Amino acid sequence: MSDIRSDVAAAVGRVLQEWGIADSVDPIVELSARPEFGDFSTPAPLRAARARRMAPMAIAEEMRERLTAYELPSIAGWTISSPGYVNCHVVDARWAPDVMAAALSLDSSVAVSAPRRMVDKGRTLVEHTATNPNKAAHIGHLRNACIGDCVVRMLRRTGGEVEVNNYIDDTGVQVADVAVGLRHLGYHQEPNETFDSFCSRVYVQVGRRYEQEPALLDIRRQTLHQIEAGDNEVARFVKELANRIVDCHLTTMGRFDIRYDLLSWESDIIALGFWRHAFELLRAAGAAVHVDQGKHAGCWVMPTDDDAADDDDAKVLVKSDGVATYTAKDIAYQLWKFGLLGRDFNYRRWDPQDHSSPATTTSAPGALDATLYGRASRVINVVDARQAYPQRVVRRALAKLGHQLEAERSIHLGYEVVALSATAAAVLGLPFQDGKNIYAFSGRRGIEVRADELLDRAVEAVAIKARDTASAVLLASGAVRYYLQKFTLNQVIVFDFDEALRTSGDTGTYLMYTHARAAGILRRVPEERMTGVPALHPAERALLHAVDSYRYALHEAADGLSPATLCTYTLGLAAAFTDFYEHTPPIAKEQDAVVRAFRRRLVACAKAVLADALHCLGLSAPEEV
RNA sequence: GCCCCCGUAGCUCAGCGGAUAGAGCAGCCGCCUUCUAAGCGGUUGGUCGUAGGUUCGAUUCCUACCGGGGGCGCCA
Repeated sequence: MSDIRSDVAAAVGRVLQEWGIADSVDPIVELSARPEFGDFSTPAPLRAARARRMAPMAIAEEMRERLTAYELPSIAGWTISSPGYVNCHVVDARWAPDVMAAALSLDSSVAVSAPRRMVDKGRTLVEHTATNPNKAAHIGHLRNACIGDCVVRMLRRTGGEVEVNNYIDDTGVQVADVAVGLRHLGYHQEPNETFDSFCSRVYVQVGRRYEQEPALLDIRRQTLHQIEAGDNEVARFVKELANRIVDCHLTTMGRFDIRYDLLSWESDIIALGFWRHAFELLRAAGAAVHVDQGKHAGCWVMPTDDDAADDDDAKVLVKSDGVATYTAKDIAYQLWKFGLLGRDFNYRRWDPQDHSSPATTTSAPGALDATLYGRASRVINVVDARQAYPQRVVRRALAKLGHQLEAERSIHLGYEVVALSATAAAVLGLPFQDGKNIYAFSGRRGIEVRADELLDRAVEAVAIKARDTASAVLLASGAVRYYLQKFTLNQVIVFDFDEALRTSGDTGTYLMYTHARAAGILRRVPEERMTGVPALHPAERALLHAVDSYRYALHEAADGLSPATLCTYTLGLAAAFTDFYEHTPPIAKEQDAVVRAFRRRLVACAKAVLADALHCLGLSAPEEV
């Protein structure tokens, strides 16, 4: 398909070629910053200033003359503007039909492609969520899952092969704590309490009991040992507990349309000897060494890269009691992800009755083909920024084992935490602290906003105007997702109920409403077979540009693993559509058949692209609200 | 002490070397017998933390400092 923006870039490249500076200057073509400048602009003359030792405006003028001489059929004219841009105006009758045809041919089964964008070959494995299976998921876990899921959707939409893992740490102290509470302290689930929020409550109470009755810590220790040993009543109890909580988590995330290909269990990593095997590899490579003295005496550690004699900064892999650390198991798991461990899990369907349920690892022989999982060429771990150090250790372990390429392709997609605003803290009953405007959540102390609870409140917030309950749930889920995805990853989200539940402005609700509005127009105005392009209203031109930009925006967001980038684009698209809607007369009333058909088609384009973008964001695209 | 992130309008945030720094919220003034007002128009509001440096050009890159958050476990 012809693509005017690419044609312009090629023409600019040709000029640079003629000047002999094509190697040093990119033929970048971007949307003009303002409509007055034109449709597309290139800053190439600015970049060429050094190489050609000329004033940018003089270069721009020379480039304009050459470009004009090429007589591109789709370009109506070239201008220059300070400080050194060359701009073009497109021939609407050629450009608009191209843009619209591309938008209307969007097909969910065909990847969205963009010029000069290469998609990763091979499988990308994304790990996200990884909520401890001992309590209800809270808003911090939800941010993780939303980021991960959106990245997965964007990678898939741009043609990537992606496997989604959710890591279940079912052998750690957190599960043990709840097991201690349930088995020894006689807590009971309230009639209207879900199992996971019951466990959240127990977790908090057990934490308090530890402080009052240190003897309980012995019970925890015994519990942990029995979990580690496996094949005993305690281990089975914990496994069942974790299973039930995982079901709750899958249900919670399912409400946000977040799903997984594989649940990978830490207990299976232990049971199947993944760590033992990884440990052998690390020792053979000198990446795990035994320490005889100093603060790490009796441990196996991974030395730092600088060979200091007393290496106190080394990372402990095996504690002096012989138990592997979390990071150690993570190394084994990372090796498995790349297919470098030489071992496989066994796999079966999580819910054998439900074919759409994710697969799960199992230590017992499973029914699913092992080659379907792992064996990735790139691994993205969605883990909050506080864990940057252990993530670096995992990457370094791969490098030390000689897997330099895989180390480079081990990506820690870090993001900052969700914290509480002063007003949200007050709502949760935290005491006010003078001069403090950010308060930390604490699941341990019960200071948290549960994901389900937030969604319930969001449903209430939209219910007044929503058509029915089902519609309200879709809107609420999308609203919450958008709120958690619109912040850039390295921005702490200072959570605020009013801000999260707002339904106007820069919100998911507005985006979904805009889609429904476009759908409403299409229902009212019959489709016509006319293809003329009338003189464009500025709002129509702006909307066409927004529609045309989708493929670039999606690829930029996918390449940058940045949900926020796609959020910003989508808001701009919705705003452009609304602007068009508000500033052009109703289509149904339009007398001119060409104008009527054109505008209806433009609405269809905007709706198609909006739906596509919403899908990548994990928001629904409702026909009506 | 070392490392990472943040500091842009009253508030919450976009802006990954270029044109007059943009949104949303809050405030003020308007617009629902016209395709969905969860919307729109207008308006108020900025020495882009501070000081240097690199560059034709810096909110953007570098250095130092100031302020805020986080990390540097034989926790996970």
